[in-house]
Amino acid sequence: MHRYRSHTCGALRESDIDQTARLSGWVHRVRDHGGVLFVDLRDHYGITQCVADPDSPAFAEVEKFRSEWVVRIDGKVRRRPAGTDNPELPTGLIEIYIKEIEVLGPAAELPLPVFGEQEYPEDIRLKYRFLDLRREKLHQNIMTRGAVVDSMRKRMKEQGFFEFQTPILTASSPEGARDFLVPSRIHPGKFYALPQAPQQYKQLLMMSGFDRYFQIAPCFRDEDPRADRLPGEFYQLDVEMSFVTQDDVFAAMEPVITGVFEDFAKGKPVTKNWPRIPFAEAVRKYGSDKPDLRNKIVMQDVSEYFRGSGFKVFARMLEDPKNQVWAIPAKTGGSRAFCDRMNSWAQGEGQVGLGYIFFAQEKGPEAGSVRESIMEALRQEGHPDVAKWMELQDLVVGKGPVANNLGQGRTEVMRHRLGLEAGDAVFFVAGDPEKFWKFAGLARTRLGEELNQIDKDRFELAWIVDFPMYEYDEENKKVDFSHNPFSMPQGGLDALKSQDPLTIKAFQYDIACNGYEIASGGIRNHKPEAMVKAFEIAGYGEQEVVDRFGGMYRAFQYGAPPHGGMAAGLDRIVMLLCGTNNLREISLFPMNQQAMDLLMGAPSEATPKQLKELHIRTNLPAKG
RNA sequence: GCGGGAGUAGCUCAGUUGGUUAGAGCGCCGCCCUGUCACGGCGGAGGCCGCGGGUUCGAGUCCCGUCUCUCGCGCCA
Repeated sequence: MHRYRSHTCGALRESDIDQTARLSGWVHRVRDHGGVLFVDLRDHYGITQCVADPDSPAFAEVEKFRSEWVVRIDGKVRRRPAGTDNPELPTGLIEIYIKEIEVLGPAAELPLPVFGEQEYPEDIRLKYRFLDLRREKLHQNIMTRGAVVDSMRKRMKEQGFFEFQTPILTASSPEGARDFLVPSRIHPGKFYALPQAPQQYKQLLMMSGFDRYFQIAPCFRDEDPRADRLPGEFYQLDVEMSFVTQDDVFAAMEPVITGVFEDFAKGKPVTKNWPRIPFAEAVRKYGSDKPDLRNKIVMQDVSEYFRGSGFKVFARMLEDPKNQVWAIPAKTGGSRAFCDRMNSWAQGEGQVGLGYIFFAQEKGPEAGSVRESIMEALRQEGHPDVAKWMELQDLVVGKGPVANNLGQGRTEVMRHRLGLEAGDAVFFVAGDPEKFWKFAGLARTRLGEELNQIDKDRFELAWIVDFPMYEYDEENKKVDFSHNPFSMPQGGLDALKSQDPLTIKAFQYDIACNGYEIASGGIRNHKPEAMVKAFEIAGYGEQEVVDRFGGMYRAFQYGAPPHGGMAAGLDRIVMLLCGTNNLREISLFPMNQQAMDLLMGAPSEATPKQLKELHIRTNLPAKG
């Protein structure tokens, strides 16, 4: 017999009855009935019920068992008595009659019970992460994470990609996020940086002739976290390929990502033919560059109905040609109470408010007063349905201050265009779209949630394409890269030379899934003169490019293949597949929001000897 | 750096207009219980009400400050 176990806690079945078995595991739960005593023994593989009664030689010792002790149990496998099967457990038809036990590792009183589904404070969970990880949900999520990585590797290799390892200690890259720095002992005053991503290395691999690269790559960024952004470090499925166009990258990656999602979607539908939505369209329809396409609400520009209208606030705004009014249709949102609640929400978000119209049915005679104005507006529009509408006894009437000032005619034409009916509402966001689209997107999401317009049981994937190459940096009053500075501008060098930089699009794309950006990539700019020009527009001279990206710049001089790729956020994908919205639920040992590892005690102070070797003296901020 | 929320027993939470001895469930300890699987019953221990000031005859409760956790903004090419 093996020192610790003959079977795991999930292995025994009816066919093992009458055999002697030895199990080791954690005491999950004890049910002491005085004369008979049940111990649920748990390990990674499952749970097995073990029983002792006063005839068992180990009875007295088993009575001392407490939660989470690690014990070895010897005994005979037997059929459970009729009527006491547990169909919830794979081992639920059998139990072990305990003959002998050994305590392998007793446990102190638990700060965080393993049994049960209760929620616990984040800091305790992180400090006692090893207990938290024993709990079923988290344990399962971590296993799913590993399986997702396996699925990615398998699918990438099937597509002819090869996995490479790139350095962790590298050079600081000047653009983008804040780097983690590692002081050099050998070179006083100099620092390595941890890679924010293997971006330059993977491009160098293409210039080294390797053709199809991938890596499950650790990435490090010293930025403040969010629920969907881990502090410090995270993982990407990093991909790069040579001699490809954007379509080739899409064709290679779509089946990989769709396949991975399908493997773990538990039957939920996954988008098969991904839509390709230009950035500008995503902004206009969804108010987001990572739209949640499960949300059926699509926004529309309704400026024409407000221009020169009696609703003076918007009409005056529209005198400036850059301003617009967007409508967010809200099916079933047609009550004053709901609209007022949305309006307060908007004010809570720092907006002046959220204009709205809600639609109600008016009976024939009462509707008479507004009928004529509606008919007149419909005639002017040349609306084909006008004759039919005129026969209607009842009318759908817009309610609320916006409708009152806009007039029922304009309101009715707009309602028809938006496909809304009595009981629905429409909300308005007005101003410069550049400034309001993010808020409009928030409102769309909020409305979708409040009105149950989001089908939670599916994964909606899409490419977001044609990102702008540059954007205007208000803070520094200059043109800057909006995404990856290494992306190829659409139109190449010619576009850089001739076009207004802010109108140039890049071969730069994201993958959006259910409102999250899960991947980002681009076709790279492999031509040194175009790279120099691209940086020049953003205000960096050639010498600066050479200084900052020396290795890449050099490589471009010696035969650079056209290439491109992408990087998918492993953590976020696993998060979506595990049905959670917090990355700490799918990471083994995450840091808290202050970027501290409460289990290991990182970061910690260095000893004076360590600092001396690194030629470093700390200069701490004064307290208070 | 800035805002929102939270902080009461080991854990999850309740705690009335400011009022006497701060409660419940789970967990822990003890006793009882031979078929439970969220076992059950009886009893018990366990509280700097985050911390520090203030108002008040009296503060878990009101005010100010501060710390911690969390969500968001900034940030994240």
